[in-house]
Amino acid sequence: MDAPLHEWNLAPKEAIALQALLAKRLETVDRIEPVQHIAGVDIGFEAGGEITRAAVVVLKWQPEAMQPLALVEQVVHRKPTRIPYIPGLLSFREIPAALEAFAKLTITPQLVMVDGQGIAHPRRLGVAAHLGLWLNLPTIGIAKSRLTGLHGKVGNTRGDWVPLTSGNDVIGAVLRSRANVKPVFVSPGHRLTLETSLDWVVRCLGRTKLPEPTRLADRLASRRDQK
DNA sequence: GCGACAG
DNA sequence: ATCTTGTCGC
Repeated sequence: MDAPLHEWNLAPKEAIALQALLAKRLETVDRIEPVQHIAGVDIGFEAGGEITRAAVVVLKWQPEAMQPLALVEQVVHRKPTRIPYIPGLLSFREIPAALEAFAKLTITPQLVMVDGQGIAHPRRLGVAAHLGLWLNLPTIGIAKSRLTGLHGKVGNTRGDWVPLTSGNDVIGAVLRSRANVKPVFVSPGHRLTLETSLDWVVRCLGRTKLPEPTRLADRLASRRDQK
Protein backbone atom coordinates (compact mmCIF):
# COMPACT_ATOMS: atom_id res chain seq x y z
CA MET A 1 0.00 0.00 0.00
CA ASP A 2 1.40 3.38 -0.89
CA ALA A 3 -1.59 5.67 -0.32
CA PRO A 4 -1.40 7.69 2.91
CA LEU A 5 -3.04 5.04 5.02
CA HIS A 6 -1.08 6.33 7.98
CA GLU A 7 -3.19 9.43 8.15
CA TRP A 8 -5.78 9.29 10.88
CA ASN A 9 -6.17 13.00 11.42
CA LEU A 10 -7.24 14.13 7.96
CA ALA A 11 -9.74 16.92 7.46
CA PRO A 12 -13.15 15.50 6.48
CA LYS A 13 -12.67 16.48 2.86
CA GLU A 14 -9.37 14.61 2.58
CA ALA A 15 -10.71 11.63 4.50
CA ILE A 16 -13.62 11.36 2.09
CA ALA A 17 -11.30 11.49 -0.91
CA LEU A 18 -9.09 8.80 0.63
CA GLN A 19 -12.08 6.54 1.20
CA ALA A 20 -12.98 6.67 -2.47
CA LEU A 21 -9.41 5.66 -3.36
CA LEU A 22 -9.19 2.87 -0.81
CA ALA A 23 -12.56 1.43 -1.79
CA LYS A 24 -11.05 0.59 -5.19
CA ARG A 25 -8.53 -1.64 -3.47
CA LEU A 26 -11.13 -3.87 -1.87
CA GLU A 27 -11.24 -7.40 -3.20
CA THR A 28 -14.84 -8.38 -3.87
CA VAL A 29 -14.28 -12.09 -4.43
CA ASP A 30 -13.53 -14.80 -1.87
CA ARG A 31 -9.87 -15.03 -0.95
CA ILE A 32 -9.88 -16.71 2.41
CA GLU A 33 -7.61 -19.33 3.95
CA PRO A 34 -9.03 -22.43 5.65
CA VAL A 35 -10.66 -21.00 8.76
CA GLN A 36 -9.16 -22.06 12.07
CA HIS A 37 -9.76 -18.89 14.06
CA ILE A 38 -12.31 -16.07 13.77
CA ALA A 39 -11.86 -12.69 15.45
CA GLY A 40 -14.59 -10.37 16.68
CA VAL A 41 -14.01 -6.62 17.04
CA ASP A 42 -15.94 -3.97 18.95
CA ILE A 43 -14.90 -0.38 19.59
CA GLY A 44 -16.40 1.79 22.30
CA PHE A 45 -15.65 5.06 24.08
CA GLU A 46 -15.07 6.14 27.65
CA ALA A 47 -14.65 9.36 29.59
CA GLY A 48 -17.08 11.26 27.44
CA GLY A 49 -15.36 10.05 24.26
CA GLU A 50 -11.84 11.03 25.31
CA ILE A 51 -10.72 7.42 25.33
CA THR A 52 -11.25 4.88 22.55
CA ARG A 53 -11.51 1.29 23.72
CA ALA A 54 -10.97 -1.61 21.30
CA ALA A 55 -12.00 -5.12 22.30
CA VAL A 56 -10.92 -8.10 20.19
CA VAL A 57 -11.73 -11.73 20.82
CA VAL A 58 -10.43 -14.78 18.96
CA LEU A 59 -12.58 -17.88 18.71
CA LYS A 60 -11.44 -21.28 17.52
CA TRP A 61 -13.60 -22.65 14.73
CA GLN A 62 -14.29 -26.36 15.24
CA PRO A 63 -17.27 -27.27 13.02
CA GLU A 64 -17.49 -30.87 14.14
CA ALA A 65 -17.67 -30.04 17.83
CA MET A 66 -20.91 -29.58 19.75
CA GLN A 67 -19.75 -26.08 20.57
CA PRO A 68 -18.18 -24.98 17.27
CA LEU A 69 -16.79 -21.71 18.63
CA ALA A 70 -14.49 -21.57 21.64
CA LEU A 71 -12.95 -18.41 23.06
CA VAL A 72 -9.17 -18.74 22.98
CA GLU A 73 -7.85 -15.19 23.29
CA GLN A 74 -9.05 -11.71 24.16
CA VAL A 75 -7.51 -8.24 24.24
CA VAL A 76 -8.76 -4.84 25.40
CA HIS A 77 -6.75 -1.82 24.34
CA ARG A 78 -7.31 1.86 25.14
CA LYS A 79 -5.86 4.99 23.60
CA PRO A 80 -6.75 8.70 23.42
CA THR A 81 -9.42 9.54 20.85
CA ARG A 82 -8.21 11.78 18.03
CA ILE A 83 -11.24 12.79 16.03
CA PRO A 84 -14.97 13.19 16.70
CA TYR A 85 -17.69 10.96 15.37
CA ILE A 86 -18.82 12.00 11.91
CA PRO A 87 -21.30 9.73 10.10
CA GLY A 88 -19.42 8.12 7.22
CA LEU A 89 -16.00 8.70 8.76
CA LEU A 90 -16.27 6.28 11.65
CA SER A 91 -13.24 4.23 10.64
CA PHE A 92 -10.85 7.15 11.08
CA ARG A 93 -12.00 7.42 14.67
CA GLU A 94 -12.03 3.71 15.52
CA ILE A 95 -9.33 1.92 13.56
CA PRO A 96 -6.19 3.25 15.30
CA ALA A 97 -7.20 1.57 18.56
CA ALA A 98 -8.30 -1.58 16.75
CA LEU A 99 -4.94 -1.96 15.02
CA GLU A 100 -3.06 -1.66 18.29
CA ALA A 101 -5.33 -4.25 19.84
CA PHE A 102 -4.63 -6.64 16.96
CA ALA A 103 -0.91 -6.12 17.42
CA LYS A 104 -1.25 -7.60 20.89
CA LEU A 105 -2.78 -10.86 19.65
CA THR A 106 -0.66 -13.99 19.55
CA ILE A 107 -3.03 -15.71 17.12
CA THR A 108 -3.72 -14.48 13.59
CA PRO A 109 -7.33 -15.21 12.55
CA GLN A 110 -8.36 -16.10 9.00
CA LEU A 111 -11.60 -14.13 9.28
CA VAL A 112 -12.60 -10.97 11.15
CA MET A 113 -16.09 -9.86 12.07
CA VAL A 114 -16.50 -6.18 12.91
CA ASP A 115 -19.24 -4.20 14.65
CA GLY A 116 -20.16 -1.72 11.89
CA GLN A 117 -20.61 -1.61 8.12
CA GLY A 118 -18.46 -3.27 5.47
CA ILE A 119 -19.16 -1.86 1.99
CA ALA A 120 -22.67 -0.73 2.97
CA HIS A 121 -21.31 2.78 3.16
CA PRO A 122 -21.72 5.96 1.03
CA ARG A 123 -18.28 5.42 -0.53
CA ARG A 124 -18.17 1.66 0.03
CA LEU A 125 -15.62 1.87 2.82
CA GLY A 126 -17.21 1.23 6.18
CA VAL A 127 -15.04 0.42 9.19
CA ALA A 128 -14.99 -3.33 8.44
CA ALA A 129 -13.78 -2.73 4.88
CA HIS A 130 -11.16 -0.19 5.93
CA LEU A 131 -9.87 -2.48 8.68
CA GLY A 132 -9.71 -5.39 6.24
CA LEU A 133 -7.34 -3.47 4.01
CA TRP A 134 -5.08 -2.65 6.94
CA LEU A 135 -5.02 -6.19 8.26
CA ASN A 136 -5.03 -7.75 4.80
CA LEU A 137 -7.59 -10.21 6.08
CA PRO A 138 -11.14 -11.14 5.05
CA THR A 139 -13.62 -9.00 7.01
CA ILE A 140 -17.38 -8.83 7.48
CA GLY A 141 -19.33 -5.88 8.84
CA ILE A 142 -22.25 -6.60 11.17
CA ALA A 143 -24.09 -3.40 12.08
CA LYS A 144 -27.03 -3.00 14.41
CA SER A 145 -28.56 -0.21 12.33
CA ARG A 146 -28.55 1.18 8.81
CA LEU A 147 -26.16 3.81 7.53
CA THR A 148 -27.18 3.87 3.86
CA GLY A 149 -29.03 1.75 1.33
CA LEU A 150 -32.62 0.67 0.72
CA HIS A 151 -34.36 -2.60 1.51
CA GLY A 152 -37.72 -4.31 1.71
CA LYS A 153 -39.28 -6.06 4.68
CA VAL A 154 -37.47 -9.07 6.11
CA GLY A 155 -39.23 -12.28 7.10
CA ASN A 156 -39.41 -13.02 10.81
CA THR A 157 -37.70 -16.40 10.65
CA ARG A 158 -34.09 -16.71 11.74
CA GLY A 159 -31.96 -16.73 8.61
CA ASP A 160 -34.37 -14.71 6.47
CA TRP A 161 -32.75 -11.82 4.65
CA VAL A 162 -33.36 -9.25 1.93
CA PRO A 163 -30.78 -7.35 -0.10
CA LEU A 164 -29.62 -3.88 0.89
CA THR A 165 -29.25 -1.87 -2.29
CA SER A 166 -27.82 1.37 -3.59
CA GLY A 167 -29.03 2.08 -7.10
CA ASN A 168 -28.40 -1.12 -9.03
CA ASP A 169 -25.78 -2.37 -6.58
CA VAL A 170 -26.35 -4.85 -3.79
CA ILE A 171 -24.19 -3.56 -0.97
CA GLY A 172 -25.26 -5.87 1.82
CA ALA A 173 -28.12 -7.76 3.43
CA VAL A 174 -30.64 -7.14 6.16
CA LEU A 175 -30.58 -10.38 8.12
CA ARG A 176 -33.07 -11.67 10.66
CA SER A 177 -30.55 -13.23 13.00
CA ARG A 178 -33.21 -13.98 15.58
CA ALA A 179 -37.03 -14.05 15.45
CA ASN A 180 -38.83 -11.05 16.92
CA VAL A 181 -35.67 -9.00 17.16
CA LYS A 182 -34.55 -6.15 14.95
CA PRO A 183 -32.49 -7.46 12.03
CA VAL A 184 -28.77 -6.84 11.60
CA PHE A 185 -27.06 -5.28 8.57
CA VAL A 186 -24.45 -7.57 7.08
CA SER A 187 -22.03 -6.46 4.40
CA PRO A 188 -18.73 -7.81 3.14
CA GLY A 189 -15.62 -5.84 3.93
CA HIS A 190 -12.50 -7.17 2.22
CA ARG A 191 -11.81 -10.44 0.36
CA LEU A 192 -15.32 -11.87 0.63
CA THR A 193 -18.58 -11.92 -1.34
CA LEU A 194 -21.92 -11.09 0.29
CA GLU A 195 -23.00 -14.73 -0.02
CA THR A 196 -19.94 -16.03 1.80
CA SER A 197 -20.27 -13.29 4.40
CA LEU A 198 -23.85 -14.30 5.14
CA ASP A 199 -22.82 -17.97 5.36
CA TRP A 200 -20.26 -17.21 8.02
CA VAL A 201 -22.50 -14.92 10.02
CA VAL A 202 -25.29 -17.51 10.09
CA ARG A 203 -22.83 -20.26 11.00
CA CYS A 204 -21.63 -18.19 13.93
CA LEU A 205 -25.10 -17.42 15.29
CA GLY A 206 -26.12 -18.86 18.61
CA ARG A 207 -29.60 -18.14 19.90
CA THR A 208 -28.72 -14.46 19.98
CA LYS A 209 -29.06 -11.49 17.68
CA LEU A 210 -25.33 -11.02 17.12
CA PRO A 211 -22.96 -13.72 15.87
CA GLU A 212 -20.63 -15.05 18.59
CA PRO A 213 -17.50 -13.12 17.54
CA THR A 214 -18.99 -9.64 17.79
CA ARG A 215 -21.30 -10.64 20.64
CA LEU A 216 -18.35 -11.72 22.77
CA ALA A 217 -16.30 -8.69 21.76
CA ASP A 218 -19.23 -6.51 22.82
CA ARG A 219 -19.51 -8.32 26.12
CA LEU A 220 -15.78 -8.08 26.77
CA ALA A 221 -15.84 -4.36 26.04
CA SER A 222 -18.64 -3.73 28.49
CA ARG A 223 -17.04 -5.62 31.35
CA ARG A 224 -15.81 -3.09 33.85
CA ASP A 225 -13.06 -5.25 35.29
CA GLN A 226 -10.68 -5.93 32.43
CA LYS A 227 -6.99 -5.16 32.73
C1' DG B 1 -33.03 24.18 1.63
C1' DC B 2 -34.64 19.82 4.37
C1' DG B 3 -33.73 15.35 6.46
C1' DA B 4 -30.63 11.21 7.35
C1' DC B 5 -26.86 9.85 9.67
C1' DA B 6 -22.57 2.85 11.54
C1' DG B 7 -20.44 3.73 16.59
C1' DA C 1 -21.12 5.26 21.44
C1' DT C 2 -22.65 6.83 26.34
C1' DC C 3 -25.70 8.59 30.39
C1' DT C 4 -29.05 4.82 33.38
C1' DT C 5 -33.62 1.10 36.93
C1' DG C 6 -36.83 -1.28 36.59
C1' DT C 7 -39.68 -3.94 33.89
C1' DC C 8 -42.32 -6.46 30.16
C1' DG C 9 -42.11 -10.85 27.63
C1' DC C 10 -40.53 -15.47 25.78
